[in-house]
Parts: sequence; C-alpha cells; structure tokens
Amino acid sequence: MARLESSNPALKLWVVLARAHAAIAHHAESDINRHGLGLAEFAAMEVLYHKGPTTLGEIQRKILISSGGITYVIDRLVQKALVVREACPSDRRATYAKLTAAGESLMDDIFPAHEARLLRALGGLDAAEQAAAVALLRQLGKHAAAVPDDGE
Amino acid sequence: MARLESSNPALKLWVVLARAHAAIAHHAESDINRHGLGLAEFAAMEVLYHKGPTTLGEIQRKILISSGGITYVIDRLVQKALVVREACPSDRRATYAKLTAAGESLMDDIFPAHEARLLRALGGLDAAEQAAAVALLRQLGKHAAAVPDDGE
DNA sequence: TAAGATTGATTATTCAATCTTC
DNA sequence: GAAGATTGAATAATCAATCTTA
Repeated sequence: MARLESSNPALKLWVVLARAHAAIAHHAESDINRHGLGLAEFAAMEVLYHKGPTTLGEIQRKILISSGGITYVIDRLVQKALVVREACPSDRRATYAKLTAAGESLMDDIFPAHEARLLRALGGLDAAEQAAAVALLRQLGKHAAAVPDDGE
Repeated sequence: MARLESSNPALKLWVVLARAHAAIAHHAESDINRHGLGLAEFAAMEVLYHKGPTTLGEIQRKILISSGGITYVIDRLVQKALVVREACPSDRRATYAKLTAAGESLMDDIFPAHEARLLRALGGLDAAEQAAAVALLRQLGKHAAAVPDDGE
C-alpha cells in the first residue's frame, strides 16, 4: 500500500522506501506465484528450508503473520504435501512444521532462480552502494522498531 | 510479509529493506487504525487531501491497489460519509472521488499527528543520512521497477 | 495464568467477467 | 477494440474466542 504525497521533505524517505519495497516485492511475488505459491507460503517454506523443523509460533514471528494466519498457511502447505506437522516431544502445546521430500525438492528447484531474480531487481546499486544502503536501513529499521507504539 | 534468510550476502539488502519497511509501516498502520480507517482507506483519502478530486483510476495507480479494490475502498469511504463520487463531465466513463467536508475535517484532525508519528519513526537517521538514504532508495526502486517481469 | 495452536466469523483484497463509453 | 468502473466469486489475512498443556 502507498503513500504520502510528500508535503514534508523528510517524509520523502518514507515514500521512496515504500516505492522501492513495492517494486522489489513485486518481483519476489510474481516469481513465487508462477510456482503456485503465495508470498506467505513461500516465506514459511523458506524458514523451514534454511532452519529445518520449526515451531509454528517461531515461523509466525519470523514472517510477521498473525496467529490464525500461520495455521492457515501451514494447512495449505500440508494440503499441497510440501510440509508436515510433527508433535514436539518436549512441549506438547507446540507443533513443528517440516518440509517433506517434495517440499525440499521444490525449494531446490525454485530457490536459485528466485534468488537470481531478486539479485537482478537489486542490481540498481553496486556493491559499495548496497553496503551503504544496508547500514542506513538497518539503523532506520532498528530505531523504528524501538520507537514506542503510542496507540496500543 | 517477510523474508529471506540471508544465505547470499547481497540479499541482506532485501532483508533489511523489508524489515525497515515493516517497522515503519507498522507505525503508519497502528496510527491510522486508531481512527477507524484501514491503510488503503487512508492512502486514498490522502491522495484526495493533497490533490483534490481525482478519478478512481488515478487513485488506484497511486496507491497500488487492484481495480476492484479501489471501488471497494471508495465505497467504504462513501458509507462513512468521508468521500463522495462525482461524475466526470469530459469523460462519462470516469468517476471522480472527492472529500466531503467531514472527510476534509477528519484529515485536518489526524494528519498532523500522523505525520509527526512517522517522523518519529524515521528519526533513526539524521538529515544527512536521510538524504543519502533517499538517493540510494530512489535509485534502487527505479531500477527494480525497470527490470522486466520475466514471469508475465 | 500464560503460551501455543486452532476455529469461526469477519474483513480486505484480488481476479475474471461485464457494462458503458470512448 | 480499449479504458474506466463495477460486480460477484474466490482467496488471504486478521481478530477474538477457545482448547489444551505448562
């Protein structure tokens, strides 16, 4: 969703951040959709692909989705036989999700091209500029996350 | 939605961009929700607030929503008596949306605080850093938007 | 009582198809 | 035929309430 029409010059940063995010997210999403997956489904699978079996709650926090949402996403992945649920022996409230062989192999298939596509989308900056942008965005994000929430 | 677990160092930029965006969007959204509006509704009103009467199609393109979505958003704003539709005399296919007096006055009420909250969220960078970030993000976004779409 | 997960209801959003006007 | 807007169906996501176990 977008954005402030920059009356205030400092808000320009928010506008341009939102636009850059949207443009890159568009590439991520359009690539993922080609494989019949939604962004949230892919994000969940990616966690499992890189971290191995993970509790639903942990995936939820990582991909910034609601509590009901993670159940729904995992349900769909289970239906597609890409993921299975597994009981957690040490805490019977918790449930692990883990990739099936099919899920693993799907990620093997699509992840490299996905990564390449993102790198192409990010290619507007050279390595030095990327490093500078990372430093600035990290600082920006860290501060924003720390600012108290006023409304809640 | 989030994100790549950075196997590739260059993808770090995407991760950190997504996180910063999410953190700031959270502030925008939580502020707006307090006033009973969704992000899309606010975005549409903001266009009208700053540009005056605007066709639905133009709002749609500006706030990056689907064609059906803009009809839905404007419908809700009309129900809340914040916006009215108005026929376009020169092109009878088109419809303008414009703020009602109530809509205008609501924006007068909430916009300054909204702006202030965003500025606080963006306060992790000083003016010079913000300017540098704007330049980098503009370049990044412009390139990403120009990269062809592969999938479509 | 709190944490993890699920459910049911509701809302937001897209998509494809359609209608009207250009 | 194409552009602007709307509709209806389908999907994605949230939220509040609930159940179970810690």
